[in-house]
Amino acid sequence: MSASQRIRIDRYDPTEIEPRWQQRWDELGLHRTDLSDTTRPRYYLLTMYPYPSGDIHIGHWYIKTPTDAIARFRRMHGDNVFLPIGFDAFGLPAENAAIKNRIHPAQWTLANIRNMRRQLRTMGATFDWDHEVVTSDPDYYRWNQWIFLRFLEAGLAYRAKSPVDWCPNDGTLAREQVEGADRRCWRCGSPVEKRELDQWYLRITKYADELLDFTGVDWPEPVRIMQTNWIGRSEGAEIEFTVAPDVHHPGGQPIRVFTTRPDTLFGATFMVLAPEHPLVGEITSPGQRAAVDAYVAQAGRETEIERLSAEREKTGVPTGAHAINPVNGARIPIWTADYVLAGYGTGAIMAVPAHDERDFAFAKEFDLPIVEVIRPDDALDDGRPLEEAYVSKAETDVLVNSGRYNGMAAPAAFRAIVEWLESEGKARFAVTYRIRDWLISRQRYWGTPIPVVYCDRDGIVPVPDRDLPVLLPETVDYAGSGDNPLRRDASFLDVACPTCGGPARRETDTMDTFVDSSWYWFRYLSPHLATGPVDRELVDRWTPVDQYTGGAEHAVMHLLYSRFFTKALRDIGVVGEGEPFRRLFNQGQVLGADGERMSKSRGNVQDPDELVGRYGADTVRLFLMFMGPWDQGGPWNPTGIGGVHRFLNRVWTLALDPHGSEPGDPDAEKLPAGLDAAAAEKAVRAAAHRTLAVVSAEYADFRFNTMVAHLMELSNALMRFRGTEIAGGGAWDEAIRILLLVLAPAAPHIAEELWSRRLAAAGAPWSSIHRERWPVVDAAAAAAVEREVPVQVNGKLRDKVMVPVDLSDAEVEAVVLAREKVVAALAGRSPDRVIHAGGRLVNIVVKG
RNA sequence: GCCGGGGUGGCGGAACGGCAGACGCGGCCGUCUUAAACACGGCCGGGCGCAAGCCCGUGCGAGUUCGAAUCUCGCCCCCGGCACCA
Repeated sequence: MSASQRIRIDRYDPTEIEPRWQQRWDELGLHRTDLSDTTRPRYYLLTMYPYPSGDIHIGHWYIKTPTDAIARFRRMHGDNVFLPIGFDAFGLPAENAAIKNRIHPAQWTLANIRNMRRQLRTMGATFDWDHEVVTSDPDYYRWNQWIFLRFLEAGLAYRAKSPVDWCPNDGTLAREQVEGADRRCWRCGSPVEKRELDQWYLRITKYADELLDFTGVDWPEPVRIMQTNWIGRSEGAEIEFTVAPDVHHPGGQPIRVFTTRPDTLFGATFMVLAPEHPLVGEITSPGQRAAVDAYVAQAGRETEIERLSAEREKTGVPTGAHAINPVNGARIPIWTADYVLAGYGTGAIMAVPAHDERDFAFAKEFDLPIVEVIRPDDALDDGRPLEEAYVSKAETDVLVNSGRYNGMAAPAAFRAIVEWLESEGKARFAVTYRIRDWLISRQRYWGTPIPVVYCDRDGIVPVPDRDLPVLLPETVDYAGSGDNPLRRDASFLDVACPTCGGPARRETDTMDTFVDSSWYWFRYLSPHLATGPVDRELVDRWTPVDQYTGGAEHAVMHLLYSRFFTKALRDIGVVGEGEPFRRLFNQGQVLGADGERMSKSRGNVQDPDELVGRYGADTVRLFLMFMGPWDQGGPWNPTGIGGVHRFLNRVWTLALDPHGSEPGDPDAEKLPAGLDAAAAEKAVRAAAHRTLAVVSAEYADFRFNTMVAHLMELSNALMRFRGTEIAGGGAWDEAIRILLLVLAPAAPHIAEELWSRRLAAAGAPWSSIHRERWPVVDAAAAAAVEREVPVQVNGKLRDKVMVPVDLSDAEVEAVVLAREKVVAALAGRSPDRVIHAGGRLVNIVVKG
């Protein structure tokens, strides 16, 4: 009989259900957001837009399907949810494909986008496609150009020459994209070189201090720490040494150094200039000239790889010149060495080997004097030389060998010394940052053209707004090389100067694609607006973004640039607020089965289409949520997916066939031991409402793995009552209703299908489950009548007792102490103390 | 080296001061089936024991606590980021 019952209901067939509902939702406009609706609370839910590499892989699903679950969950709470999607469509892979396959980057990109749109739809996600943004579209990138011009006017964009990391293979700047200890290009893996080039920069350093302030944003601590370290604010002083006169020259040139430890000034026993420092050539003595020139030349020529092969061994040469230490007039030698960086601080340091590890190593290497000037207050001078640098920030440290500052606490000496030198005009308090301005120039075709022209008469001339966008030429000739084809394209290059009308040529550099992603969420609100980059009214109503989700690999660059852009756009009046994303959640990354990052070249990419074809989108969505905590990620292992599929099958069975019993279940049609029908119904309601309570909290906290586990528990509990006299009754029906409603955000298709069948069976008109309100917990139903009390003796579990929930601690204690096992464990001793842990547990403490 | 995250059954993981191992995978046993698959039921951290039960157990070592996977200190290992930033 059971076999015939089992075939009576339809099988769960996701391949039939899922496309049908996806189409229905489209018609219904479930995904469309009325941005002008102010009657409901807004919820701007942003997920990082994908790069159109061609295929959606399981990693995209891992990021995007839980985000869709959040959207559906918020909608069921009455929020007006905006969940847009778009494509980060500029970038190098399109050009590499173009060179390799002789296809236009735009064609390659658009074909990929078409394919990815189709694949994204199979997720059953409620993206608002009407607001799609494609950054390679002139309607988008013209506003990159417009923003650039405003930044130029505001002094936030400028051009400067500087040494930059250059990838000889890609023929492009590799600056932020240099990876690993041996400094290789992240795209092609070849070692990068340094080149001196004219480049466009955005003045992010102007916002360094504001970017350190995270008040008002709810971001993960690790991301805030990473950004803080990246900005790298150091407080200290700039101090002026002077070149000492000697037989070769009169001296007197100032050498400014930055130090975070002016209190160690008396311990400065030499100075070091970066090889690129302008004074190196000037002060070098004739005797050292050859050695210094050779060293400087070598430092400039050597690639980072060669420099690192020397592995931390300090190198350098003396210039032969000396400097005067302003605090004590000491004559100290000036060296040049590559461990001092030209781009940080002033490109010169005072070396205090006793209290800096690098200076210590250098002094040891070249046998330079080491003078101890800081000591813990309780340490005595044992006269022995230091074995390593004493680097301490202890408040109690005191100065020694420092003239009239001897015995002063280090923090006080810090201030006193700088104030003294300041009065002499030789120092000032100063702050230095690790962060550099953002270099946005890229020597590539497939990006936003930087809208300036170069005129022999007028110099650098911004393209007037009326001439925007500066379009990329439609034909592109790579001539089989990695060079920027714009440099050879006369139709693009030659232009009349907007100021004088004379011959001029266009800038051929295009913008870093991080520019595109630094404001795209504003554009989502009005993707087709022709009069400006953003609709200010919508921006004010809908931003900051309520929730941003994306991978942790963007913790610094994308997220920092986006914060910078938002602040800069605020300052030029385009938007109203200074933070882009109120809440941020970083998912982990799904790796290949081999534990490596998924990539086509490694051949470890999991294609979701195949899994969707076999199990359906709901199973894949649910499995990705079930795998583990969302912020954790991990190697892809599909072994457990069958378990999730079985769970959905069970939900199907429970909803459609409550009365059937399974073959092989010896207890079928019998209520579990000790329960009558009323107690069984009570237990079912309790299970449903408790599940509802915990699952609601888990959705809100993005704890999807335990959310799925709790739904499985509910289905297992219901399974025990299937085929019994209460199956299909009122309590059962309520439990199924709750199960379907809370399952709906995560597995939207099956929930919708079962919901519609319930409505049909009840003769009710159809309406979507995704427009239902989230169910309300019935606290009375969820409440238990009995609870289990674990009993410990001296912290070891000895017994468990069922007691009525309303028993007082004293009453529980009486019950517990009478238990046979407890008596045995006490062995005649009387309790010393009895601890009631908030009603959760009893611990009896005895001595002896 | 510095910063961040993490080490729990055969596996993914749960618990994050109070019953370690929820939920799932996998394995074993069973029911159904001519059979297999599906489905359903039971068991599965280790040791001792016929059993009741006892002992051990959350990378290692100490500490705090009535009680520690959880807090503190020291150490080891893995992953990610930064990498001579004065």
